[in-house]
This record gives sequence, structure tokens and C-alpha cells, in this order.
Amino acid sequence: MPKLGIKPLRRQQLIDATLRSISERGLQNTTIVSISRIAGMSSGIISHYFGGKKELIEATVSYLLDQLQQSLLERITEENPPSHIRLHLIVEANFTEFQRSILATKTWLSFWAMSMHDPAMARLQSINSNRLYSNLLFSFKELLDPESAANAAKQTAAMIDGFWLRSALSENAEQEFIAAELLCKKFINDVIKQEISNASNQI
Amino acid sequence: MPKLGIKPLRRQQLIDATLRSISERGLQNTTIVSISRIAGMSSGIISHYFGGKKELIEATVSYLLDQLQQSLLERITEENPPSHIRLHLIVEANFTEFQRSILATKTWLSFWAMSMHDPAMARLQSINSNRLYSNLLFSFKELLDPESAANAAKQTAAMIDGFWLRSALSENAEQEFIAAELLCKKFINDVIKQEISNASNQI
DNA sequence: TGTTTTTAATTGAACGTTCAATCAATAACA
DNA sequence: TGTTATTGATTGAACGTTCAATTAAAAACA
Repeated sequence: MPKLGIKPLRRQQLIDATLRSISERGLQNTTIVSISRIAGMSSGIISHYFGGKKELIEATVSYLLDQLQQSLLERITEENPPSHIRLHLIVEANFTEFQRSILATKTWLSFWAMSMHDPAMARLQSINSNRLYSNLLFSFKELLDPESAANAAKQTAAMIDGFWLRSALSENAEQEFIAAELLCKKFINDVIKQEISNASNQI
Repeated sequence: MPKLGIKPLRRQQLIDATLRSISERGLQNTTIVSISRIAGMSSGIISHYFGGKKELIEATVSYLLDQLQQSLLERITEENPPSHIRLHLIVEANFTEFQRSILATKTWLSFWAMSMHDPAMARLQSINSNRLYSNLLFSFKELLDPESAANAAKQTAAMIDGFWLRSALSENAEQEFIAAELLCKKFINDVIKQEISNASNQI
């Protein structure tokens, strides 16, 4: 009998090792050997559990996407929070402790660059990008007229991604992430305030 | 004697070829051979004019930074435009025809990813990031109080980078870039409008 | 002007290195 | 013992760099 449940364990161990390798050496210098050494296993194990290096990288990115999705779901378990709270929760999910980790940041950046010439990566990237927009749009629509909501959702999504990028590349990333989260929330509050006052003026 | 003043010409030809190679195959698949073939020269030429591949990549990124800077300067040749116009010009500079080109977008993305584990690239990246923020801050300060100006400048910089990133990765990049430019300008207008009405309420 | 000399630009084969993938051998387990 | 998990040496392709040889343009000369 094969060891029970060892396959998902090994796969997760190798994904963790991949994140560490990329955060330490960058994607370009991450090799089959560097990953397997961090995982404390041999180089052949990667082909055995993932078929090849490419599939392991893809699985690692999928893992990051799942983590991001889960960090949002964890926050909305409460019974339907009001829209403006929900918007803040979306922001928070994108600036989680985990999202800020060097493990994650370096991998996200490499992943974005890869998306430009790797169809499989581009597909994952597109799903994630649309998900953020859709989540924001859903909540904004309960507060603003459709066109304003669409604009606000696009602007917020861009601001989140932009702040995330600038923070990740900054020298004192941790402080920048904290400030970024606050400024994203401030933007959301201001948009809602402004649009509501605009609407009341028009009546 | 061989052709005089050919050095700057060849260097630019190789930089152009590097942009094309990265846009076609991605940075990972860009090799000395792929670049020199696009340039119509031999592989040895790169070491001769740049010392090595690394220096050529750095020169290519510097070229992109210069183009970005120049596209802004070209717009502000007029005698001191008013602050809100200047802010729009900054946005426009970041969404130039050239910035939208596949040649540039793929290289920028690879460059960001490289910055995380290449000190020379990180330095270039930091300069560029600060420059955008400083330019925005300068103009916002003429319209808003210092704290509001700093917040607005950070938010605008993030929104520009974020929109740029999302547009570059999008399937119909061209349309997205156009919409992005408009939404960045709209944000700037709204911030100014809102802060001014806030200030008048406080009096 | 026509010829020769000088000079640097350019080539591309060869070299050493690095990497992902493979697979026969071994270890761990049931 | 038989089955699966794991190892790690080996392979061959791909890469950046180097450099002796070649090419062609400019300079010097007559």
C-alpha cells in the first residue's frame, strides 16, 4: 500500500519550497535543484509529483490565488455585511499578512511578468483580475448608480493593484502596505460621500 | 577607419532589438542569439558594445525611463500650465502611445519582476517610482493642503501604475489604456472638487 | 586621383556552465 | 516479499562569453 495521503502533503511541501526559493533567489534563479533542496528532497521528486517544473510553478500560482480568495471568504462569513463594510473587507483581503509576505510578493511579480508570454499564466491572471473587479462592482452597485459604480470599481481595483505593486517594490514594504490599505479605504469612503452629495444636488 | 560614430547607432539598434525580442518571446526566452538575430548582427556584437547581456538589458530599461521622462517634458514646454492641467499632462505622459506599445509593456513588466532580486534594476525602479510621486505632489500642493496633497499624490500614482498594469495584462489592451487615462483624470478632478468643498464647509 | 596602409567593426565557432528531465538503483513501507 | 516512494548520477539541449579571423571603411601617401 502506498502511504496514505502523502501525495497532497508532498505537493504542498514542494509548493512551499517553491515560494521560498522564488522569494530568496527570484524566479530566474529558481531551479529544480534549489526547490528540492529547500524541501529536503531530491530533484527527481518534482517530475514525479508535478510532471515538470512548469506545472509546479503553475500549481504555486494557483495556490496563491486560492489563498487570496480564501482570505476574502473568511471575512464575509458574517451575515451579509453592509456594502461599505464589504468594500473594506475586499481591500483588507488584498493586503493580508500573507499577501504582504516576501514569499508571496516576489512570486506575484514574477507571475505577472510570466503572464505576458505564457497562456496558462495569462488565464489565471485574467481570472484573478476579473474577480477583484466583480467583487468591488457588486458592492458599489448597492451604493451608486450603475455607471458610477463601474467607474468606482475600476478605479478601486487599479488603486489596490497599484498600491500593492508600489509597496512590494518599496524599501520599507511593511509600512507602505499599511498606509496603502488606509488610502484605499479612504478612497472608497470619499467616492461614496461624493457621489451621494452629487445625487442630492441633482434633485 | 571604420564608419565613424557608429557606436551610438549600433547601441540603439541593439536596444530596439532587445525591446522587440522581449515583446515577442518574453524576457525569459530572450537570448543573446534572439536579440542579435533581430538586429541582423552576430551574437558577439552584444558583448562588444555592452560588455554583456546584463548591461544591455539595463541600458534598455534606462531607455524606457528616458522615454517616459521625455514624454512628460515635451508636454510642459508651454509656460507653466495651471496645476490641474499639469496633473492631466502627467497622466497623459504615462499613457503615451509608446508606453502602450507591446514593445514597452512587456519590458516594463519583466523589469518590475527583475527589480526584486537585481539591485541595479531596483535602483532604476525606485527612481522612477519616486519621480511620478514627486511630480504629482508638486502640483497637488498648489491646490490642496499638504496632507491632502500627499494622500492624493500617493493615490494617483498607485492608480496610474495599477491601471497601467491591468491594461497591459488585459486582452484588449488598447481600449483599456484609453479608459484608464480618462478614469485617472476623473479621479484627479474629483479629488480637487471634493477637497475644495470640504475646505469651504469648514469655514 | 589612385593605391596602399592602418584601424576598428564584426563575425561565428568553440568553450565551459547551467539546467530540466530521465531512469536505473535504492529505501521505505505494508 | 512485493509494492510504492525516493534518490541522485547522467544526459543532452541551451545559454552567455570569448577571441582569432575576416571584412570594410578611413587615412596616409604619391
